[in-house]
Amino acid sequence: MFSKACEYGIKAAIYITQNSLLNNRVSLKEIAAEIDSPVAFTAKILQDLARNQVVTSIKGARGGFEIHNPGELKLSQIVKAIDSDDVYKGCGLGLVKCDELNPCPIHDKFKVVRENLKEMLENTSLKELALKLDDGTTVLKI
Amino acid sequence: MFSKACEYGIKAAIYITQNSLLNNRVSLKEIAAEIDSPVAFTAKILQDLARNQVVTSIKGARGGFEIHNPGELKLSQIVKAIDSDDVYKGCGLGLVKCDELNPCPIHDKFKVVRENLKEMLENTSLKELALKLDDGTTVLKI
DNA sequence: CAGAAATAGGATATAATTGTCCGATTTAAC
DNA sequence: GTTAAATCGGACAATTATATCCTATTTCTG
Ligand code: FES
Ligand code: FES
Repeated sequence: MFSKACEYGIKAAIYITQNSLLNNRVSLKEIAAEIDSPVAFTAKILQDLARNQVVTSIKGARGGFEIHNPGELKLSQIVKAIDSDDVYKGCGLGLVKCDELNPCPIHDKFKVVRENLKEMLENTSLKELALKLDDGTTVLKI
Repeated sequence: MFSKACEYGIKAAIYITQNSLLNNRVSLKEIAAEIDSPVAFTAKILQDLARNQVVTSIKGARGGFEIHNPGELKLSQIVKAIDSDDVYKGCGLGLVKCDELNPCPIHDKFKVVRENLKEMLENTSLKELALKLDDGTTVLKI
């Protein structure tokens, strides 16, 4: 469904959010350890998310990553930044564009699923996901 | 969502079905032309689908591909054969297994979308998709 | 100011996916 | 039987995704 980069990006963002809600800035190393991802690859993804204003990066000693508006940040913004919005907007059979006027054979049925995914991604905030981590009701790794 | 291989596989299967319903065996070259896919790559995918009893291949002159039970064949069987069933069964954040007892933060919401996709794939037959092609209401390429 | 800790970013390496090529084999048609 | 048309299958090539390494830069701390 999502690329590895996107999976890491979402998990990282949730972990950063969990800590930012406590005014706790976190480092790349800590993030990678907590979400069980390759450190340098995660660095690239976080740079990408920083360029897209999803996370804020602070350089230098005691630097790290923060997220300032986790209540407003939706999963869709992360997916779009990393994977493009094709997964929740594109044609399921890879036609260049999902076009109502020239639909592919699965269009009608696929559209429902895709809209469902789109709604979910657009209505799920980082904050609510981070709160479930606090609960201990969910996990970011094994 | 699906891999290129899977997209080609689905389109090929629909096109073969459309022709098999008319007792019309189709060749690799014709299939690739009709779904706008690379010929040799499509060959590999059809071999795979033949090994998985989705399509029947006939070798030799006047050979080609057929599908014998398009009413019973569901999209899920094609997706599973080519991409594995991870896309409609696996964890959205890439945890090794989607485990109700140790769910990831998006589990509750993602599960709904994924089940929706699963139902769709399991309840959509090649035959019904091929009939929409006959209609002219849908297309397999541009 | 010097040193340490941290991100940024370019270059490179590896793996997976996508795509191509070609000879072997099968089968129909003449 | 010979030939032509077709799939099969192995090897290869190109591209993209994933992952690593190293140096530069920034900034806190002492
Ligand atoms: S055209 Fe394929 S999903 Fe809309
Ligand atoms: S554990 Fe991630 S979707 Fe179920």
